[in-house]
This record gives sequence, structure tokens and C-alpha cells, in this order.
Amino acid sequence: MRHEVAIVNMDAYGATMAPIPRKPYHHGDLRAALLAAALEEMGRHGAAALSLRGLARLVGVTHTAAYRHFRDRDDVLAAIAEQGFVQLGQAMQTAAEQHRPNALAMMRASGLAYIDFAVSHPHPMQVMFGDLIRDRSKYPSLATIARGNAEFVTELVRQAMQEGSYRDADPRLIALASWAQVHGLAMLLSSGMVEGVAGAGADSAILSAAVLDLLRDGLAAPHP
Amino acid sequence: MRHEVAIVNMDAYGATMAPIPRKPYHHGDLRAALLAAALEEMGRHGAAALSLRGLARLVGVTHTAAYRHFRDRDDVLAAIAEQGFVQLGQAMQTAAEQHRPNALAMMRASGLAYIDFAVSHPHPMQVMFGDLIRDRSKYPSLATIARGNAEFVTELVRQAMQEGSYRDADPRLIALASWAQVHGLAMLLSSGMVEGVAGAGADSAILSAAVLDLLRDGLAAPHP
DNA sequence: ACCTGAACACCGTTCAAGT
DNA sequence: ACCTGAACACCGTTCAAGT
Repeated sequence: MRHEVAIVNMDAYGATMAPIPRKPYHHGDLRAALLAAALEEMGRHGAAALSLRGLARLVGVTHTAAYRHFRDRDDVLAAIAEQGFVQLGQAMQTAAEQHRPNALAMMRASGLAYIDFAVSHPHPMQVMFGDLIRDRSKYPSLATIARGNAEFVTELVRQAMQEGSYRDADPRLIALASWAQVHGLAMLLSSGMVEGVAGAGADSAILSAAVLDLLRDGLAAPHP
Repeated sequence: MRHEVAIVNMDAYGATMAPIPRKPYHHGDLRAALLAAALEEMGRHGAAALSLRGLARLVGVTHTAAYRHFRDRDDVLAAIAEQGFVQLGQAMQTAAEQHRPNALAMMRASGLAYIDFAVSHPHPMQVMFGDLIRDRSKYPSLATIARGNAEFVTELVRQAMQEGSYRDADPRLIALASWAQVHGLAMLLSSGMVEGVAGAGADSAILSAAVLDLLRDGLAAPHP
């Protein structure tokens, strides 16, 4: 009898249909609800203040329910970081696509997208690049996705070099310099450091464009 | 003897911070001991895992003794950040001095010092630039010292422009681009991101020098 | 002035038990 | 499979009390 139920479910929601809701007990998708609550809580009290019990309370389940979906607190931080790296990569690639096949413009657009993502998702950025996850080696997928993003940039650099837009150098070095430039500005802007130092009159988008131009053209005076 | 300690503390923490102990009861200088223990603990378990009770245990006092020296947990994080910004500024200025009056060389040396500080003090950097301090506006001295460091760089940029080493642009913009470049590379190196992405063969000092050269000269191909 | 112990309201995590 | 309540060892913070 219980087998019949299983078979009926297979018939009704087979491979062609949307994923089966797995017959939730109290919650439609507790895992997703917890992650959404985590993003909301981070926005309010900062990434470091995240508490599993607080999330459960917010979502309306007992404080132990989360352990069905996450091994521990680090596991939800890792999930947030992973989501962040994926979204960051998508933002960069989507922005780059718009300028294909001009590799130089693609580099610039993906850099601006990186900064824009950081400014609009400061807390995920802290989880992705900060010290919050106690043992990052337990989450090799984070390094894998980050490496994928870096390879995307390196490939763009190679294309820009073939285009004749970039000087002749190790593409990995140019990619690292670009990453560092964009990452540094992104973190300084998204953590409010630039305003703290320069006053509140700064528009991130304008500053970012100007800074990227400077890296492309160099700080040095054009020789006479 | 204890007055010497007090004077050092005044330098580092200024008048706005918690009162300075003059006559220790059990401990020579509990405040300094707690801060030292904090640096040690961060090195072991990460900055986010810092606990006041743990520090007290490490130093050998009751878990409430720390409240004589710090208003709360944020207060010790702010003290660590403040110390960090001061030391970072000193490292940059000391390195720059060695190359006076060549402003271009001074810029380069202070950038390398920034990266070197970050790589050898990753956890203070997280406290200084990360999300750990819940309400940074309660510690305006942090922004003040950071602004001082930024002004030092901007002044160097002005000198380099007068020297003819830098292109004609807003010195604050060139300073921001330099800061972002150096800060981004520093954070990526000090958090292990570069190795996670590029493999473990990277020497920070060599990479840093190459990246700073790229910013100075530009990524673009020299026009023919 | 500085330190202590008890007390309170929180946490993360584990476990046996319920549906 | 998913959720619950009790239990344990931690925290940050406050307070009255000791020297």
C-alpha cells in the first residue's frame, strides 16, 4: 500500500516534471528558507552575528530542525559563500557577454560587475572572502568555483592579448593584477572604507570606471 | 614602569578609549595581556572565534575581569583594529622613508610594506577591514587613523606627480587606485585565495612587485 | 581601583523520541 | 524523512560583593 503511494508519485511527478517537493512535514523547503533568512539576518546584524537558533526562530521551526539540512553553522556559511561565488561568476559572465567579441570591453564590464556585486552584497562577500568559515578546507567546492571564475578572467586576458589590447606578459599575472584591482576597490567600497576616508560624496560606479581606466593605462606619465 | 606602559597605550588608543589602568591588582597590565592573548587566539582559531571568556582563561583571571579594561567584546576588537591601523601606517611610512626623496620609489615601497603587513597579520586585517565589529561608528578613531594613512599616500602621489613620475590626474583618484590595487592583492594573498586559485607555487613578494609594476605601466599594449 | 562568584539570557550541538 | 524537547557545555554581560 505504501508502495502504491510511491509508484503514484513516480507516475505523476516523473523525470519530465518539476522536482518533487518530497512531501514536506511542516515546511515547503526548509533549507531554502533558512538560507533566505540567513541573508536577511546578515543584512541586519552583520555576517558574524549569524546564529542557527536565530534562523530557526525566524523561519518558525525548532532550533534543531536546521541540522537536517546543514551539518553545522559552518555548513550554512559555506552554502552562502558557494551561492555567492556562483552568483558573482554569473554576474561577471553576463556582463562580459554584452560586449563580445571585444575582449578589452569584456574585461572592463566583468570588472564593473564584480564591484557592483560586492557593493550590493557586502555580507556575502565577507563570508566568501573573510575569516568566518572556520575550516575552509572542508569545502573544496568554494576554491573550485573561485578558480573557475579566475580562469574565466584569464581566458579573457588571453583574448585581449591576441586582440592586441594588452601588453605581452604572462596572462595569469595580468589576470591577478586585474582581480586584485577590482577586488580591492570592491571590498573598500562595499565595507564603507572609501567613504570613511574620502567623505560621503563618492559614486561607486564613476570611481570604479576611473580606477579601471587607470590600471589599463598605467599611473605613470605618458613618456614624451 | 607602569607609566611607560600607560604612555604607549595613550599613543595607540587615544583619549576616546577605555580608561587606562594605573595600579594593577593581580596583573602587571591586564589590558595588554588580554590584547596579546587575543592576537594569539586569533592566530589559532580565527578572528571570528574570539571569546572574552576564553581570553580571561588564557590570561588567568576571572571571566569578568576583562570588563575593567574593555566595555565589551566589540571594544577589544576595536582595540585590535586600531593597533593594526597604527602598525600598518608605521610600516608604510618606515618603508617609504628608506627611498626618500624618490616619491615613485616611496609609493612602491609603502605598497609592498602594506602587502607584507597583511600577509604576516591576516587576522588583524580581517578585524580592521571585515565585518566583525558590530557598530564601527562607535569607534571613530578607526576611520581617523585610516584616513591618516590614506592622506599619507595621497601626499606621496602629489610628490610623485610633481616629480613627473605620474600622469596628470586627481591625486586622490590615483591614491585610491593604488590603495585598491595593494589592498586587493594583500587580502587575496593573506587569505590564501591566490594559492587556492593558482596553486601553492606563488611567492607573494615577487607577485606583488610584478603587480605593482603593471599598475604603474598599465595593462595596455604600449602604442606603436 | 581592581577583582571575584553568582545569575541571566543567549549559543552550538547531540540525543532519544515522536509523526 | 522530517521534526521536536531535553540536556550539555559553552558565551556575553550585569550585579552585588570582596580586597
